[in-house]
Amino acid sequence: MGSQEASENGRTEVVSIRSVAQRAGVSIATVSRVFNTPDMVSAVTAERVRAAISELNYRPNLFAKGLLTKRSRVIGVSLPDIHGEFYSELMFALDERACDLGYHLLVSSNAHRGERGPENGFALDLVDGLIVMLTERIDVDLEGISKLDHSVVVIGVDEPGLDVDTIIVDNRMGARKATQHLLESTPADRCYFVGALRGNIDSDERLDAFCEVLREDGHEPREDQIAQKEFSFDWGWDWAESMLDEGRLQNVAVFAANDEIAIGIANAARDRGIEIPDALRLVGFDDSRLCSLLRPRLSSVRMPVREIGNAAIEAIIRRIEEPENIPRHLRLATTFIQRESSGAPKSK
Amino acid sequence: MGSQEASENGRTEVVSIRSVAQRAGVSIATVSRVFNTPDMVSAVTAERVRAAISELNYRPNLFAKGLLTKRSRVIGVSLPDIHGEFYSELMFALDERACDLGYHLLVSSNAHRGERGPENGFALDLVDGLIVMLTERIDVDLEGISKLDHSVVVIGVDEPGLDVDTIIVDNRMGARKATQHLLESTPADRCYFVGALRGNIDSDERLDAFCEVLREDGHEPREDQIAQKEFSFDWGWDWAESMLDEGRLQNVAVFAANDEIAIGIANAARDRGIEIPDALRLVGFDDSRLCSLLRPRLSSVRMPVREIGNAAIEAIIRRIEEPENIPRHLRLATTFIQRESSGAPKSK
DNA sequence: TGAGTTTGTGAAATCGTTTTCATATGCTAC
DNA sequence: GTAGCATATGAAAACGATTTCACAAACTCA
Repeated sequence: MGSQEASENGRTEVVSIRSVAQRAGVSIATVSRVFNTPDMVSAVTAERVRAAISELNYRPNLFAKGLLTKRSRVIGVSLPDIHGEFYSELMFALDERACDLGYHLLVSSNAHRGERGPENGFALDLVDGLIVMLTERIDVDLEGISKLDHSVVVIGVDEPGLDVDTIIVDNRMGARKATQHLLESTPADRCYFVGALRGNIDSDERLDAFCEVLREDGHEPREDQIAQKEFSFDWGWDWAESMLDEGRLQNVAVFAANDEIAIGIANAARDRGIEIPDALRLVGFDDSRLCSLLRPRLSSVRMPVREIGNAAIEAIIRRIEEPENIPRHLRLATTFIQRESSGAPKSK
Repeated sequence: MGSQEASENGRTEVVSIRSVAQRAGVSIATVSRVFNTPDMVSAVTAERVRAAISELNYRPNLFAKGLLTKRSRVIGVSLPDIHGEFYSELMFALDERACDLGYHLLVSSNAHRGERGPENGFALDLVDGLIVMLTERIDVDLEGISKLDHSVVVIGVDEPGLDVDTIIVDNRMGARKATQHLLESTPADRCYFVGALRGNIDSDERLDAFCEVLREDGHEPREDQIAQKEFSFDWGWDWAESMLDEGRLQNVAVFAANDEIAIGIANAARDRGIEIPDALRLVGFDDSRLCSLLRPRLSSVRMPVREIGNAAIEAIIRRIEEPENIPRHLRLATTFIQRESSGAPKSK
């Protein structure tokens, strides 16, 4: 027996606002008011209506409601092809904040949609606003995004000319700290950067910060100090292997653009008897849970994932509920976390 | 200039099916038919209508549509408090399959909703069906679930009496294989199980399989061979520490109910100089990416995550589109994956 | 006591679709 | 040449809410 059905006069029918009105002996307008403007209806009437509502187990039809109000309290979330800890942590943060504020999340990964942008495929017309996260510069489709007649919040880029709220992470901050830390133990010409291909926003920014710090130290980074391919364990492993083959992975420091790359490097090094951190200082990025599970623990740079999620939800709701507000551009700091892989003393 | 707005006679208004009809010189019924029953409209008219549609950039209002059809092509997903790789992998699988079949995902974690079940808080009346994943036996709210007048698919439990589609994982299969494998190198009285508290469905099933195999080997498991607390790194660490303190972690085998516990044990053991797999054979569960990143690589049992996701989507859509179908109960196998931590030879 | 104001309620229009039913047109077949 | 039948289209009735407007009853205040 479904909760939204009542068998009356033998036939099963949907509980609508009409049924409630009839049962309570009022008009449908009054029932509606009990929900939306409770102080416009007298206490006794309201009570009678509420009784009818709970007896019939009535819940307003959201389609009808949306048709009129043009609101669904649903926020669309379009995520790039990210995985693991980061994905789930971000989703939890988004979900929790949205939940608190009475909204729901309609999620989709860009991954499957090929050439189609976030504006396509989406049940766009069901959502009140859209949170779009981007990681590749090439994904940035200014036109597509501004052509939407929706409230939009972009995570990951802050191109001038983007007339929407943006939330970005200050990769530079953490990356600079990490690099400076490596320089304490290692001369600049023995520091390496291993990241993803140029075009990936995060990797590029981390690289820029790395180079900047080396230059401030009076060293112009050589080409061979920089390697760019992808955010993967295998890439880290392969890079380390080729360095090892050339006998060049002794007494160096490596700043990997994410933890996976760093772990690949660490494993390759270990298998060839290179001691970390004695012969090789290593820092990753993301501060995934892996970092403290590994031995030696991996130094890394923490992304403020929860803060990103909270900020995104708050921003999109601000836009939805007061579209006249001008866009805000938020930048959140990253923080360097020192562990054993770059020379910190052991702990549990 | 928003895509869904057209400035006509100076005023900005929403593009509705009326605008299109007017522009194409047909009735709104015809426009509707171009979308829904294209072969009922003549080729020339259809072409004219399509032209108008794209000129005005018209998209049907989903609220109005839903009001009539009672369909949104949105599937609700309610997940327990799971994290990391498993969460994102499941979400990707769900999303991909849903996308392919023209559906969208409305996601929410149980986590924040406290006492309220999956039926609450949800924009329940917007979704065509609901996928609910459960991990704790106590979460199983038969009433709540069957009281919903929705199509429902449950992942994780298959209680008799649940009149909905269910998808479960055959923990036993993989757990048995893992235990049998441990018995090849270790006498049954030196095998240990470390899992989560009784009540967690998965942990319990893995434990049952473990005990079963020990009994088949002629050994009734002692109480001290079984430890239950939670699915965490710290619990694994603590358990191992106390075993070490008693000097009992030499030449034993441990079946951990998930990878995190196993890694906690491995780290504690390593720090005390216990060699894996020589002095301690270890198997985890979940086959998270961690397993092949660690040294020694961790033997584990693979959950068919993608298959679960695909099956859940297919099941829910089957229920949505043909509710008269009787519920199906699917059980998917787990597979044991042997790596170095339990004695396999090294590889990259 | 009557004019003016507040308060609570209902009738009816509206939102943008789908779908039923009726109708007009052009065929086929005798 | 007309009965019968597809085929293509339009008019109008839903769907289930919100909201405007009108109105009655109950108050205020002179």
